[in-house]
Amino acid sequence: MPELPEVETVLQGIKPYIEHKTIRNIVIRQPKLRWAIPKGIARMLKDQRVIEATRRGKYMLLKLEKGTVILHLGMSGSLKVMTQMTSPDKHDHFDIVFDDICLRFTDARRFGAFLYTADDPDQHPLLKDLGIEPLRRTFTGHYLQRQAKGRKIGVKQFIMNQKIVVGVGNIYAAEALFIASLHPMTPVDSITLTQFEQLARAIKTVLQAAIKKGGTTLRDFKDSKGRSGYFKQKLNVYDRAGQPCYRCNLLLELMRIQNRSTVFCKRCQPIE
DNA sequence: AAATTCTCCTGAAGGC
DNA sequence: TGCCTTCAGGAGAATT
Repeated sequence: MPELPEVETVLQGIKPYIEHKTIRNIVIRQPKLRWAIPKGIARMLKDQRVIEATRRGKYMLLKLEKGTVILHLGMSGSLKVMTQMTSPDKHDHFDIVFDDICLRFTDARRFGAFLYTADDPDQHPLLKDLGIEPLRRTFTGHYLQRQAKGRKIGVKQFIMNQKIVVGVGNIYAAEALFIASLHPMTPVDSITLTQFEQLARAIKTVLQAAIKKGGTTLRDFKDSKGRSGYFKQKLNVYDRAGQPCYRCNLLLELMRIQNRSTVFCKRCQPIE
C-alpha cells in the first residue's frame, strides 16, 4: 500500500538511474491501468531526457525536456530498476527503457497510472487540487484547523483526504492518530488547536521515521531494488487489532471507517 | 459544498 | 482438492 514513505523510497531508488538519462523506448504489455496508458505515449517520450524525478503526494513526476510523466503506484504497484533484462511476469505492465537500465512497472491490481502531460503538471486534473505536503514547514496545526473549519467528518477521514494533506493513507493515518492520542472518529470541529498541533507533528514524525526505514512492507511492497521496507516493526496499531497496546496493554480495537480497517487503542485514544 | 457510497482489480485467506 | 466468499485498499466518479 504505497503511501508517501513508500513512494519516496521508490523515488529515491530510481532517481540516480534515470535523471539526466534519455528514454529510448517504452514497452507496453497491458495498457489498462487505472486509466488507459495514452496511445501515443511512446512517441511522446522517446529520445527525451529526464531532467529530474520528483514527488507530489503519492504521485511520482518525471520532468522531461518537454512535458512530464505522471506515475502512481496505486495500492499494489511497484517500479523496479532492471540492470539486466529478464522476461516479463504476468503483471509487468510496462517498461521505460534507457540505454543501460529499464524501469519495470508491476501491479497485480492495476490501480496504478502511467500518464503524460505536455503542460504544467501542477495544473493537471489529478494534481491541481492536491493538499499541502506534510513534510513542509507550512504544514502545521494552524493549517489543519483552518481546513477543518465548517467540516464535520471524523479526523481519520480528514487526514486521509488528499485535498487536505497528501501522502497519508490508511497505515500512517492510524499510526499518527495513535501518536497524537486522537480517536479516529473524533469530529474535526471538536479538535483544539493544541491537538491539531500534536497531530501535524505526529504525521511528520511517523512519515519521516517510515522513510528512514524504507517504508512499510506488510504484504507486497518492494523498493526499486526489490527490497522490503522495515517500518512494520515500528507500527504501534496498524495490523495489530486484538493485540496489546504498547503503551497501556489494553487490547487494540478494530473498527471500519469508510470500509477501511482502523485499529486504535480505546484507552490511549479516547473520544471526548 | 461536503459527505458518503460505489467502483476498478486480483491475490490471499478462510469456510465448507 | 476445490469452489465460493470475503478482504485488502488509493482515490476518482457518482450519488446523496
